[in-house]
Amino acid sequence: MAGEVRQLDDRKLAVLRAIVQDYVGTEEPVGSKALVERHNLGVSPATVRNDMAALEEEGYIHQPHTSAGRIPTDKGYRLFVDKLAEVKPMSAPERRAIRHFLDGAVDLDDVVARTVRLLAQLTRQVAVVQYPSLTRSTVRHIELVALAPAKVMLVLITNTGRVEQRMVDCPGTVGETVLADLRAALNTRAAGRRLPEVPGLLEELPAMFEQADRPTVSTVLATLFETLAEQNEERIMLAGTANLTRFGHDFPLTIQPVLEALEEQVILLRLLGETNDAAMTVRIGRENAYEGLISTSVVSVGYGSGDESVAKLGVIGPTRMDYPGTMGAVRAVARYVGQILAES
Amino acid sequence: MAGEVRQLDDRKLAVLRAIVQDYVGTEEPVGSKALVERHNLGVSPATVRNDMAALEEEGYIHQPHTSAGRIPTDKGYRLFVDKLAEVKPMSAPERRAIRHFLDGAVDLDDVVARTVRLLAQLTRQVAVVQYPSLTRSTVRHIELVALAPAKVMLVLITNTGRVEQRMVDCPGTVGETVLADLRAALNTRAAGRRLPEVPGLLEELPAMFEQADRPTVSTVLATLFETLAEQNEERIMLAGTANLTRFGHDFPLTIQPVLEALEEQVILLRLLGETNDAAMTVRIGRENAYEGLISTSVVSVGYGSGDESVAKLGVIGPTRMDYPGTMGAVRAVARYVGQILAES
DNA sequence: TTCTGGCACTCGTGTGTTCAGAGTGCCAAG
DNA sequence: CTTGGCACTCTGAACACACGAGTGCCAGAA
Repeated sequence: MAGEVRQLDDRKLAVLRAIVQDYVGTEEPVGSKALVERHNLGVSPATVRNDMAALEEEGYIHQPHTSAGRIPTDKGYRLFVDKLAEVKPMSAPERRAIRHFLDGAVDLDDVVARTVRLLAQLTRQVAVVQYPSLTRSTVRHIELVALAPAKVMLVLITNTGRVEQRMVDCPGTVGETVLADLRAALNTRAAGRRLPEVPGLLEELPAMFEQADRPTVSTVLATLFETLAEQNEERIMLAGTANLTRFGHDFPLTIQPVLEALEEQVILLRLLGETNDAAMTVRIGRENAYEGLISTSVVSVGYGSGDESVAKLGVIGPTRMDYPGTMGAVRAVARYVGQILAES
Repeated sequence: MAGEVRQLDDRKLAVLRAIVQDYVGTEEPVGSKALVERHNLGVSPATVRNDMAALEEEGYIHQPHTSAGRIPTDKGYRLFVDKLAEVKPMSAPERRAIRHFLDGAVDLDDVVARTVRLLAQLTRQVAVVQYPSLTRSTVRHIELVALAPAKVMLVLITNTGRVEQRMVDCPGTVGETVLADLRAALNTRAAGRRLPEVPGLLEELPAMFEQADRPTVSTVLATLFETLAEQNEERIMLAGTANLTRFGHDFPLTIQPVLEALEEQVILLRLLGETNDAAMTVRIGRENAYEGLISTSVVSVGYGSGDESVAKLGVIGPTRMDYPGTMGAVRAVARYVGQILAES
């Protein structure tokens, strides 16, 4: 008896899988007859129809109108991704191509730029790559440059190669020796430390300088802390928006809301922010919080130079997307970017 | 007789102007009757028809099909822009809003980001802003930072606030005093100079150092020259692509080729590169070299911190655009960005 | 029970036709 | 040179209609 039930369920799942695959391929609602023709489920269309009715009853598929085929719902895609799909690994030549393409990068900007283009090409969708985040990275070096008697430039270099600079207007003239002392003190304490730790390590620093220099030291420190804390400076790079036009049919009205969402860095950051660090995250249709993206799916994953993730990257496409292929590409690219970052 | 001819021509021009204005407004081919109704040219539709026939004969307007109204050709828009249109100045509240919006910027990135968003909103089209170019700007400061015994970071700061950094792998260990001497020498010679001049000013620099240090000096100089010369590092920021969808009708097939063109920094740079520094440039339809943009027009102008232009900005939209309004917005924004840059 | 073939029914899509309206070109008269 | 009149053209909307893909249901077979 249990065996019977399982058997039934298995076939329903097979039907759902077949529907998703066909619909992704043909872009048209898929009917019972076409299904039995293309996949060799060993049953008749009538049987499949019964299964389809059950699947529809449970909300996995849906009919645009009577006498049309079925299309998967968000819930259907979700089940497909969770239970029915296997991430499709990249082929050896593809992996070589990825490696080769990323190896040519000369600096961090270039790595990110190449990654995002590669991902867009590979998946033929919209790709998003977040710059390695300041929060997770460590200080490689802090530099102070006197540009004018009371004007100092502060440069922060992280282990991921990211460079942030800020102008500091000091309360008074800054002596070269004070600057040198401060520079040395900063680097001794902060180098190699994670960015969020740094403020704590520099607390008694002003006390080490002469009374007269303390305002300057404090001002510089304040700017440094600001730079460290500035989460909103997180940057994102985008590519492949033109690919959206390939999916005219998939967007109920127009692609406009999607394009609008893609222009809002804040939205993209939040989108990637919802990614689990380790595992790949797939957000399907209405699972996305943002209204403009309810007919898209987002596949994202963290990447990092070592074993832990310093930033995230992903792909945005219509809910009707090739999930196994997209997930494979995203995973592979994330892995290789991680390697590249670790090497540099 | 000559007076007669001029009279005729004036009316034809008026008709063309009216056609352009109406078509831009209504998005539909405009016929003789509607024309006399909306504009008070003191003549009958029949007369206007004759003029239209003449205008069509000369290639300024064009009929989609018999028994349809006329629409301007690229040549017609060209004439309109050159002879018939006056740049529409921004209103006082608009100018205040621009000023206010740009004043909040905290650094160069922010200035560019705000500018491009502002321009996109103001014109409701796609806006492009080029970062102040390295070529035209001057050196404010050059900094050298030892990161490891044989690894030096080179930082170049320009008067426009732009910062470029490069890692330099030196042939051997670099002494701190050599680095200090080199830093001093570089800044003495290069500070305040235009970037392209700099290499010429540093030619005999290696000769001033001890034999042992010359390889290091040369390596650093080589990297510096590379950075200076790297035209292709010119960056561009884009906003308002979602506005393209408002013009579905204006793009023969899809907006895809336009989106593709917009993703190619190289193409955008070339596009802006064709701008005259001083005057505003308008490229209409097929005047654009790039195939993907033949149904768009580009309005661009240089902007700069002083009296001369250090970079360019512009707007891309359908050929059917409000030229006077767009040109007014572009000019106003360019002017204010210039002021902001001059102040900082 | 579960599957299957048959059958009636639904409904979107594509096609053909018609019709009104907008717009034109031309011509003869003012 | 301008104008009113007129015949002509062409698009786009509205409508009818047939086709076909697809469904749901039911009775009978495994």
